[in-house]
Amino acid sequence: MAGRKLTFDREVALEKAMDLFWEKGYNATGLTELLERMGIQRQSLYNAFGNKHDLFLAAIAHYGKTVLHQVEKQLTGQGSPLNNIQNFFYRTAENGKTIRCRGCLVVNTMIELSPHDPQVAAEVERLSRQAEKAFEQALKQAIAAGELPSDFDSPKMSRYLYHIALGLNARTKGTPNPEAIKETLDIALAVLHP
Amino acid sequence: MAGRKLTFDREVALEKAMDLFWEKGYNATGLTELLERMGIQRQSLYNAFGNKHDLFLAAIAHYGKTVLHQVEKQLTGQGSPLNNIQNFFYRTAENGKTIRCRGCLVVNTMIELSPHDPQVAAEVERLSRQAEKAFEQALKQAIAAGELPSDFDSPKMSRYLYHIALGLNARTKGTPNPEAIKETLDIALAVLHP
DNA sequence: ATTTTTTTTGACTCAATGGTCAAGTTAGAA
DNA sequence: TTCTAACTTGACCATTGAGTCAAAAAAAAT
Repeated sequence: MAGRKLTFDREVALEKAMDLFWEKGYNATGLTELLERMGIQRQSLYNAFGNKHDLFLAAIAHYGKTVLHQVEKQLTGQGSPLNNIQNFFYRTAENGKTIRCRGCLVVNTMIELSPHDPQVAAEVERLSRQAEKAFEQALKQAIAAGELPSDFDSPKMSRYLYHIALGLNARTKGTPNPEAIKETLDIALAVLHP
Repeated sequence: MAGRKLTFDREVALEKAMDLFWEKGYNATGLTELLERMGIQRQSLYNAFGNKHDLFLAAIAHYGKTVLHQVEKQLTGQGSPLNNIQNFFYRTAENGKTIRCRGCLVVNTMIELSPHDPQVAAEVERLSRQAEKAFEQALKQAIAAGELPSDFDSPKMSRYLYHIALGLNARTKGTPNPEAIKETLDIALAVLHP
């Protein structure tokens, strides 16, 4: 019951790690680069986070608590639920303009690690459900607001929207062409105007 | 000018390399593992393919000439064009049942390397266009066959189908749940019954 | 102020990485 | 048959990978 306090902010360091993993993926990110970016010493990392793999697990969990949580708020916040959903998609498409678009950490990880890493796969699964739920919540709000018919199948449709979001994030990493993507979204989101 | 002939079949070796990259991605695949799988010696690889990066470039090009070409034939071959398109999607969804689903090498690469590797990005872009074109071809055939109205916008719709395919491949790697995916495809492909 | 617990620091380990070298072998051409 | 360009072999190299160790430093708690 004593001891020194951490000189660095654990959350801040974790966020930096998340950013780097987000940019480069798990395998392409080296310890040295990670330490540099996090601004901490080697042993500090191992004390605070275990090892690289555990750190990654913490990083994607952090992604859920911050980035995905922000998306949830965006989707289920003030204003027209339907507009919120559409804005989310069109705004994400705009992100493609950014140099070095990072896409979505969950999607990136799903593809890089899920098939070979059960632990990561489980967390990715959790986060995916979280995203789906956010869509479902928004759809339910839209029904409640009378923007969608009361027999609108929101669970099924939330999985559909999630599917569209996956494709969107892949596309913004590959060939970020906001114009073409917008056209596609127009088609994909037509289901929201039944 | 004389010299010995290659004792191994270059195409076969390349195919093996492609398979491994497809399963594990670029960064997670080591030279040693690659050589083992290809059944050739280290220097032979460097003679025949240059280096790891060049080999990868060759591997994804090979993917275009074999796997994607097969898909093209599937899409634009005998039978109802519309059925061909739908079958492609539903069959891909079924692949999720396979243990260790590899998804699509182009999608995997797009996400792992495109943002940081212009050479790879260019090839991925080429292959993506190739896939889009295949969809467009099939849609045109469907129009010609009277299965779609003559004012159906096939270029735009081919990009949309490509988008759906991206999401599909991501999903089969993450949470391969063919049932849920089929439901999503029902929604996504409703545009083919205008 | 002393003890105790923790963090920090930087040197260190060791396996694996991609890539190279030079000697040995093979086969097409003269 | 000889020459020689090309392929094969296995040893080799430098670098980097993740992860460890032990000593030094710092701050709570007694």
